Amino acid sequence: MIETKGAFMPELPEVETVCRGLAKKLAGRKIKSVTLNRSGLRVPFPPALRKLADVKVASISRRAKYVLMNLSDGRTLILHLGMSGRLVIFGKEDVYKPATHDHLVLTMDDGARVAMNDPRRFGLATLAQTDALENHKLFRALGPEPLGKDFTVKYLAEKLKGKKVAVKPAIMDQRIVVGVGNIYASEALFAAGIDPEARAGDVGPAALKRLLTEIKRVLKRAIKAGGSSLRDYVQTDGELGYFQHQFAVYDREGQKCKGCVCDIRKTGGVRRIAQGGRSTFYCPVKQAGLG
DNA sequence: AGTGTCGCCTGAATGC
DNA sequence: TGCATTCAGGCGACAC
Repeated sequence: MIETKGAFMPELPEVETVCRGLAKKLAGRKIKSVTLNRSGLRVPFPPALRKLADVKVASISRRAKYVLMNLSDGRTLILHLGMSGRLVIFGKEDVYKPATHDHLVLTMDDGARVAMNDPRRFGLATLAQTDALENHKLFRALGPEPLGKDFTVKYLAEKLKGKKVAVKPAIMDQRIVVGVGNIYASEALFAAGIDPEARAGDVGPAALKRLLTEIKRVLKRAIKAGGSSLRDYVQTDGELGYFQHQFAVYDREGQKCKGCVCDIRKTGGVRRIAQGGRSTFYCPVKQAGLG
């Protein structure tokens, strides 16, 4: 069984890790049936989802924080985990025990199951034609992948030019770049030494270059660690791999920023502010300006 | 169009 | 102990 930890905020690295787990277990297998335990999540389940049966999972991919199960009939099952969503994979040897908030369950032809569990129900599951995904309502306005070759300093500079909005909400804007959520936005700005409240348009080229580098770096590092809060139970021999990324500033109000040169006795530690209703964590010394 | 705020939703943590 | 309140945030809706 592969599952994710309780306090789980699926950002891009976590979704990437989930996709890799799914690919390993499901690619080439056939979905035998779909069980829906409610009428929908953030959006209603389409009627076609209930009828999904006897179709092969051709491949698994990811766009932004969406899990894409590309099916052999030309359609894609689109899953989004929202705030609290998890995909729990039960291998063919496992016994599936229905859990509270299992809203959608895929049963595979070999008996394996995938349960989508989402207490807060901010997630989403829907179907679309694979070849029309780019123009799908969910995808057409999305910016480039942060780890892709289109996410360059030149691109970012053009996108942020003249913007009055603070740089932190700007890099969390899906239209500018996808997959940078609240955790990694704070972490990348800290690593780049940029004040999260600086106007996006005021961040100079050198600082932007560092910001871009650090966005890529923190995401890659988290993917390498298997997602910041994913645990992988290999049920046969009980081997447990448990990854817990240590954040430098996120959720560390009043504590020492990890790896920072500042003096906590003078700063009082990591500072926390609200931007657009979301918590931002930063170092008042390292991130005193535009870098 | 750009920008800012709100609400969806439940469970964990906290307050009295 | 137990009930009420607060907080967490991805993302769409909405107002200005």
